[in-house]
Amino acid sequence: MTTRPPPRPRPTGPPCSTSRASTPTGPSSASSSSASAPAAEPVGPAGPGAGSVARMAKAPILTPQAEDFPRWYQDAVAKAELADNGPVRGTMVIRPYGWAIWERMQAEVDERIKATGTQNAYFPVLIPESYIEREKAHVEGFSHEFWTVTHGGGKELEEPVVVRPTSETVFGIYMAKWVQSYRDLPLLLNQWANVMRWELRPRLFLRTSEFLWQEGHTAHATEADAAAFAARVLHDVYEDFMVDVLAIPVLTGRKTSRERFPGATNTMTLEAMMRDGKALQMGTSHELGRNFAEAFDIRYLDDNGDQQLCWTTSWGVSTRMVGGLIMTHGDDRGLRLPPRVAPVQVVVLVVRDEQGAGERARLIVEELRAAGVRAELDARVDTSFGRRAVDWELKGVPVRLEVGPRDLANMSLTLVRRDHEGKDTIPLDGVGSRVADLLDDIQASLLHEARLRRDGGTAEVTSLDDAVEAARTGFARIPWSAVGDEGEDRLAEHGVTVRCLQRADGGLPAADDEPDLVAVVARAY
RNA sequence: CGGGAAGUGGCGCAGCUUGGUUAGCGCGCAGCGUUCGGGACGCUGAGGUCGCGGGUUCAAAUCCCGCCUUCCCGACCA
Repeated sequence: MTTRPPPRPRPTGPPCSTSRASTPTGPSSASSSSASAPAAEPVGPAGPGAGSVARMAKAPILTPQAEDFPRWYQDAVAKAELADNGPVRGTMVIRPYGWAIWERMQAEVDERIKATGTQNAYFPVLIPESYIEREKAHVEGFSHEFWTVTHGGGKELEEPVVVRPTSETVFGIYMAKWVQSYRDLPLLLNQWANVMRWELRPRLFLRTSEFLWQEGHTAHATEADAAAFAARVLHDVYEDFMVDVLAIPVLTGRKTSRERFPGATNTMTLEAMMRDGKALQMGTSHELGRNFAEAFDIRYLDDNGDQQLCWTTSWGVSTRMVGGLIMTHGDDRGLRLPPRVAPVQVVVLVVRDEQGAGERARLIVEELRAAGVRAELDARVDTSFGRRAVDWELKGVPVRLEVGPRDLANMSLTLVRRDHEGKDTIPLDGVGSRVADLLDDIQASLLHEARLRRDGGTAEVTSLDDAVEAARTGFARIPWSAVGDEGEDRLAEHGVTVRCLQRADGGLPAADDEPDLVAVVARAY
């Protein structure tokens, strides 16, 4: 984490990348491997057991996090087969395993959204430019990120259309049409969609030009109702999902005015700490005041027969969460997925198909599935054991059960959990319930570990200098009164931003100018 | 968008400075055999419009121009 290990000669790829002047084969690689073997990252005095010694002798599968975190991230995404870059800059191909994770996320988030009474709908990807221009702050904030379509059917369009960067404007138009009376409120809508924003520096999942998300749009009769709903989504949908399912501890708070969504009167955020100490905004929920209601004439007749403007909100979480999941839990051996999002919770690996191990493994998979566990069989016995073990570790599958002749002779199984070192031997009987309990345990322990790391990486400070210093490796909490607008400028000079404002107890402020607020500052993705 | 680096079989690279018959290597992949409880080994084999488009030349992976893409650093963002 403290980045800046002495620049090692060439810790990775000794097998081939070392050669430059000499022959690229035998001799040089032999000498270089003997030279770099002792230098191989001291994976930790903690790394016990015989297995890790054997592992260290080989080139690491992924670039170690401590050596180059961004590189590690890319390696992890590639080796776990989550995604590839698309052919157009900033676009992303999500591979089946990555998509399976996203599907799990969608299912969990969607369920929580519906629990608020919100209904799903779908709005078009193309938006007339004139719509977007109706809300002044909104255009100003977004115009530099537009992808604009100027031609259709080979002819220039009379009015260019924008590929949606977000859909407040189209929702606004139709909300105005659908809302007539206070009896129509609140109007609670959501859509799952793709959006496009011009990006200067794309990174898979974290920042791509096209990304997938859910965007909720609601209209309310009163400001209080809108504010309450936006906060409800923040906590009951997003925070609950992130903590409970993703095992990612998040800080919730209010954005400063400069970090606010274009067109919003209040932006609330969920911020998580990645393993390199940087912050990632995992989701947002906005109060839009009457800004969009005015721009799109979203009005209703109240119970006195008077015309009133609505109060609207919008909120979203995106595929970026996949990146957050990787960077929160992943280690040098790959992903570590919390069981509740893991597409595969348990892999049952046939070591060798002898003594009926293959058949036994099939039965275990069936038993697990019957117990409600997402279990997968790995019977590729023509691939070496180590190879397969490494594959599943890269993919972050929480539990691996190994079934081989040796286990069957003892009527037992070998169990390996991904969240920490070591193997256990468990009896063959009662695998289903035992594993189900274990998954809960792993879920809890990943959350616990992430919490400890976040709390340990957060410093309480009182000066901007100390905040900048602390932000080199983690978060800093500093009285908002010690920062202010000029303070934000100073922090920005060091690549540090105010991630959110909180009350001293971590609660959500009702306004920016509440006394005694605390600013959480950090470097961010 | 500014600064830096780089695009050569799926991946990682060499070759380019001093253009010249069949463009190499490691990993991966396929077949066979030996193996098998932590990325196995041997043999055989498949796979390349050298990012794209122009130009120079008898001849271009190699030289020149333009574009695209990726990575790192900054400013913008979920």
